Amino acid sequence: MTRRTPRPRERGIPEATVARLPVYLRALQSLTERGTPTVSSGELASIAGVNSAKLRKDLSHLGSYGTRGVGYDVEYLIYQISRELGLTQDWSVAIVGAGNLGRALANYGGFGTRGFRIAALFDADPAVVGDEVAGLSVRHIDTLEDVVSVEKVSIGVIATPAAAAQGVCDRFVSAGVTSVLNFAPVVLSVPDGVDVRKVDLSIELQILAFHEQRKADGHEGPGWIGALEA
Amino acid sequence: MTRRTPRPRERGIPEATVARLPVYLRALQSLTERGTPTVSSGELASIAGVNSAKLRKDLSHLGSYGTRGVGYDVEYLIYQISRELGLTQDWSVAIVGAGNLGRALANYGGFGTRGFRIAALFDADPAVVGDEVAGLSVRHIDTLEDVVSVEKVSIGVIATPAAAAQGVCDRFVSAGVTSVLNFAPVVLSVPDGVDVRKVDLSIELQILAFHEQRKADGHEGPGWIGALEA
DNA sequence: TAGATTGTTAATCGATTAACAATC
DNA sequence: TAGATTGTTAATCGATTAACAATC
Repeated sequence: MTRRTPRPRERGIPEATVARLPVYLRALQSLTERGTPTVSSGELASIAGVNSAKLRKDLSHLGSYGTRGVGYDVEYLIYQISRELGLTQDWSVAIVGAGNLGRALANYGGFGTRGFRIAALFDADPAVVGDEVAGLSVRHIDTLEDVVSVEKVSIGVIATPAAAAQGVCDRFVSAGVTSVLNFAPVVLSVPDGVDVRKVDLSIELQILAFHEQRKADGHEGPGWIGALEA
Repeated sequence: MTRRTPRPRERGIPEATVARLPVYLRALQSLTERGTPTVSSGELASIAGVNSAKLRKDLSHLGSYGTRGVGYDVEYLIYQISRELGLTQDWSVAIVGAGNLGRALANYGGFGTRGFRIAALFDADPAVVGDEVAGLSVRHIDTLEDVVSVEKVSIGVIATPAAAAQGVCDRFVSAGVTSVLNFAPVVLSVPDGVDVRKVDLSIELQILAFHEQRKADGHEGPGWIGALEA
């Protein structure tokens, strides 16, 4: 016998939708700045750079927050998306690596109107420890565990050279951090239950190079997929 | 009567595959450093952090470069993937914005064993123009068009504040650049035929926050769907 | 009421994966 | 030959999109 429970109101938003919610949020914030009180799915989709059917489908996963014939109330939708993303609370972020990249990240002030607080910036180099960056004093990496615990850090950002990244990640994880954002060019291995996201300059460039090459090739075959046989 | 041509050897590699090729390439390069001559799909997949069926499927889009019962020749596969990605030629890259981020990018030396050359670094601030960064002298943004043309820049990187990004993008595009990597938190609008990729710290943090919140919630519903890409 | 726009359905498309025949 | 591993098939799953009934 297969179980056939009646499906408990399908929670769980598709990953692809989660990844777009921040984009919608940013678009909505720009509308607030312009003082726009209400927006249709078509307008919002166009600002966010997506198809309007997709936008409506995405929002429908959160609930029914629009008004037929009218559109969406900008402030209200900002609130609902923020809540869904968990931005109505503050998350403590720690950055390891106080090189140019770490400093750039620490100085990246406006995290889409808050939700995040840079609690600490670490480095292994004694010559850098103590530097003032974005109002923080760079701490020595040896204090990572203490700081994570005291500051209740829940997101760790790795901005170190590749060779150091896995070690830093392990320390984050054993200190209890369960979300990691990795800028180092390595695949991190982490236990189940820890989320890792990766940002990699060289991968992005290589993907662009692939398409650039295709453009130069003179488009043999279904080069730009879709262009033809439409 | 429907046409029934025999299908001309299906060119066109799926986007999802293209995005993973750089990851395989990096894994293979680490194997070369260790002097490993041959690798199976299972081993390579594990290093790259993907499923081995997916890896074999991805590679099958490039051709048939493995040996049954043996595996893949590391050097040969590096060459084939590099060729497919267009890394057997050199691409000129220009970066706009010589703040911490721009400097971090310019200093990011090893682009997965080359394929890219940082041809120029621009800034609008006269106080910064002339600074030496990664062996380059920072140029004034007004010279962008000239430099793009002389240096044959094909990839433009935007590391400016949000407000400046669209303007810089427009200048890149009208100077003939058809691939843009954008680090500014805005949706760029570009004509057809121009590829834009976007890297956005605050979006990455927001996605992590969403999952972090779910963990804290006590896992109602299908909480952490497959942790991440793995 | 007439016009506009949402929320949802259903079709389609693309991506993932297990399984296995081919073959080294 | 026996063992190993690829390349491919086919099933499944998830994401996109057009279309439209519901409804403001």
